[in-house]
Amino acid sequence: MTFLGFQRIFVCMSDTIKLPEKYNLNDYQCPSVTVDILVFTIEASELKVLLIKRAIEPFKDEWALPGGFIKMDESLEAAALRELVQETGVKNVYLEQLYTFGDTNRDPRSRVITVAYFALVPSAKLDLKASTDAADVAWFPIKKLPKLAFDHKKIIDYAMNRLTSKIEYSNIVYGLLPIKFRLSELQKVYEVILSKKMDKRNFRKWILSLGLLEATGEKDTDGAHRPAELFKFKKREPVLFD
Amino acid sequence: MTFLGFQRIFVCMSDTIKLPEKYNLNDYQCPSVTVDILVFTIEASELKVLLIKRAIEPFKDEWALPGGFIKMDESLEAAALRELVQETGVKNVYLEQLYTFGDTNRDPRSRVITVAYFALVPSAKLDLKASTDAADVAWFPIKKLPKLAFDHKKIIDYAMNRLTSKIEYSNIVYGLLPIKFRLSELQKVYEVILSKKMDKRNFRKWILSLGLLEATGEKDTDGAHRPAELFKFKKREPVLFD
DNA sequence: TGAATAGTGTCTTTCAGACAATATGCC
DNA sequence: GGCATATTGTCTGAAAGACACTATTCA
Repeated sequence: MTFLGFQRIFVCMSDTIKLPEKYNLNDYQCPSVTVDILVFTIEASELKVLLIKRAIEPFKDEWALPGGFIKMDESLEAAALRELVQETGVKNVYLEQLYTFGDTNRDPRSRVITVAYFALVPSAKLDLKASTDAADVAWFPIKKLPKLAFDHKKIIDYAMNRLTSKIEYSNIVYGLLPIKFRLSELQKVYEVILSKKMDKRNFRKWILSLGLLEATGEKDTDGAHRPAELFKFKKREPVLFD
Repeated sequence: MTFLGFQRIFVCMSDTIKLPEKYNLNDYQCPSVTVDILVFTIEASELKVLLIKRAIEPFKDEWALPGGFIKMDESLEAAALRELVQETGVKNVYLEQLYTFGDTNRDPRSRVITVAYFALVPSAKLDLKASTDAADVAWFPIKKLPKLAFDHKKIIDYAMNRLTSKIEYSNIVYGLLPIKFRLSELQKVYEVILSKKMDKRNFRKWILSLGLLEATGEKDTDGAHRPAELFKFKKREPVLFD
């Protein structure tokens, strides 16, 4: 049996632990660990994900999820947040660990384990150009994805499963909306993510019965029609129900 | 912006990529990656988890989840399965990735990221003595846990959340039962995991309406009372519903 | 006054939960 | 016949789903 830590003195490099004399790099390789991040937003009635075009081999010129190596002194979540800020400049967004992908051959060069996170950002916060030095960063509709590098298609599929199920028993859609919003906007978010039309009356009955929203009293006028009341989430932090 | 892979040649050790001349271990450390596994079973009407007593520092003589380092040529799931077989000798059990814990200080010696998996094993399959060379391996009722090493208490709490919610919308309890079982046994599993008594008629109505079970036609006689019909899951693989 | 979106209520069906009596086999 | 567990159905309340008309503002 392998006790946790039993092999560690031989395998892991630590400041406080002496390596054996005959230490050899090839004998005691450890995998690289990256964080990949799926940034979702809703724009023009479509769910979109942020991709970057790779500048180097492998998969040069193909699109991939943004990501990078974790640093030794930052937590996984901190690494994900760092990537997120680098790519989008946004803070205070919904961020959740998705899954860890660790097949041995998922990177053709070496063993790379990636911890995938997904983030939900309101479309208003988008300002890619200002926050990144990369030319080839773009939003892709989830239904019109290009060919993707590595196993990133699989990761996106996994994220879509999580997202579509989780909006039905949590308030995480707050991450895709501004502070104040019309109920019709909220409904649109559900419709886009679930790819189905919903009945307005039933939707409003349902969402209001959850008690997560409160009316602000403000009205939003944006055209030649009756203005809508603006609502907001009581809590902009994860709440599960059901 | 950091492209995925951009730093890799400097950080990761690969057979095919040359390291820079001035390579220095401390500059380019990478974290260790372990797999920890939570093995759950139900025995004597209690939900129990398998723990091992640590033989070395840190946390010497404290209880911990079984786990170990991943090998460079095995997937995460393969590593979890390897640990599972080492500890319990069982195969063909339900196994699911739980979460990846990567706080910088979770191991006092060095940076260790752990990918936690949980397994569900039927109590009949238990045969610890025969399959392990460690004296200090034991099942602990989830409600009477000892002090735990590292952040393993947090990991167990996380697993309990997953387990209690997931049995309500999936068939994963098949992992805790033998092939054929009485409905009263199945109900007991739910009651133990959810820590609540259920109504027999409502439970049977619910579980049968899911269409996941089929009657085997066999009866099980185990005492001075009416024998029970034995049921089995149509599929012993994960099925989600709702 | 026409166009465009906001806002609202009823009916039906389905599902969850409370609740108790009979059936069968073994001793 | 006594004991222990197995098996079965009804009623009620809550929630989900189908469905259509009126309200308000601006051009």
